[in-house]
Amino acid sequence: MIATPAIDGRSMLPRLVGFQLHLVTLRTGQAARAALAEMATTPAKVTAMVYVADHPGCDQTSLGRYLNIGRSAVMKLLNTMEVRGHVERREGRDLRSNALYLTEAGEEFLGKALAVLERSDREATATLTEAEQTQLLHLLHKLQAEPAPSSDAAESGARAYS
Amino acid sequence: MIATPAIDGRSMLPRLVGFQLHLVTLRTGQAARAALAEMATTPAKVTAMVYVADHPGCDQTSLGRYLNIGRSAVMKLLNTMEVRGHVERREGRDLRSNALYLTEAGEEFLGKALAVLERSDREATATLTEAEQTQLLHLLHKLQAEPAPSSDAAESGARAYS
DNA sequence: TATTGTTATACTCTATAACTATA
DNA sequence: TATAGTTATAGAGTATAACAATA
Repeated sequence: MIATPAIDGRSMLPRLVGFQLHLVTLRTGQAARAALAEMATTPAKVTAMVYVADHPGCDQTSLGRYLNIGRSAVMKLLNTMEVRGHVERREGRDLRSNALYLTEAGEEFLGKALAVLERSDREATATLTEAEQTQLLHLLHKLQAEPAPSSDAAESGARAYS
Repeated sequence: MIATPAIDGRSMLPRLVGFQLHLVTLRTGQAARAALAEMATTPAKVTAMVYVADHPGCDQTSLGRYLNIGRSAVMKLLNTMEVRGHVERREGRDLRSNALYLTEAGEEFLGKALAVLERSDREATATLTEAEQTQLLHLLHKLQAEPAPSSDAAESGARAYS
């Protein structure tokens, strides 16, 4: 345990990992959003496509859980992407659930989007050395390694940082 | 330069710092938002209060720039916080600009909010050792160290990640 | 002319609640 | 009863475009 300074606001703030993540993401997110705007897409849509690509045949509920949004919010997202021909809803394991797949056009689109993000990312991380970037990625991956012990986070009034 | 794998989507994704930041913030942000909900506030409001606390007498435009939102969006935010008695608009350096200050109640409220965030943060970073947390904070601070070379990001269609 | 704050309006995203059909 | 998807509605947050006052 590190001796934490008095909680008078200012002094303890720089120690809050979540808050610093918030601040950094405010910048990188803005840059990424601007970069993706030329493709008429958003980070959320790209995130969804990546998840579907990594989990072919997944259902909408699990996608929503991944994106931290409810089932109904998934609908609009998927409807848009389906109209664009980027994702397909096929028959799922049940007669009630859908199985999600990226179309060929979706795969191609995702590739381009990631290339755009890669350029944006290079600028955003320009202040870090190659080693530091690797280090940061390692820590971020490790931070994601927890399965969250309990409760139903999704659809219980949860929204992402803003 | 590290040899980057083919851009086929899946394989290069884990290398994108911005994307991993996005994913991590999706989780920590949700936790923080849930924790702050009991105080009827949001990460954005806390961020604003922290900025005002750190920059007493700042104007609304600079606050908006910090939060990555336009002037009009700052209005609603400040109006709410002013009604709650957490922030004050006093006479600024100009007759047109306002000088923002945290009230005493605002200071107290911010202290409580940060205490709540600190608890939430401890859970979110439980998978990291103390040393790793310090390391991560260092990297995040360094990532913020760039002043952004050009252009007017704010009020040009910018929104934070979602 | 440019800037600061302001207001009104529209759009995007999401939650909530209800409904259908499966299980 | 519980779950997956769906739909309609409402709310939060933000952008856009205007305007007034000041620089």
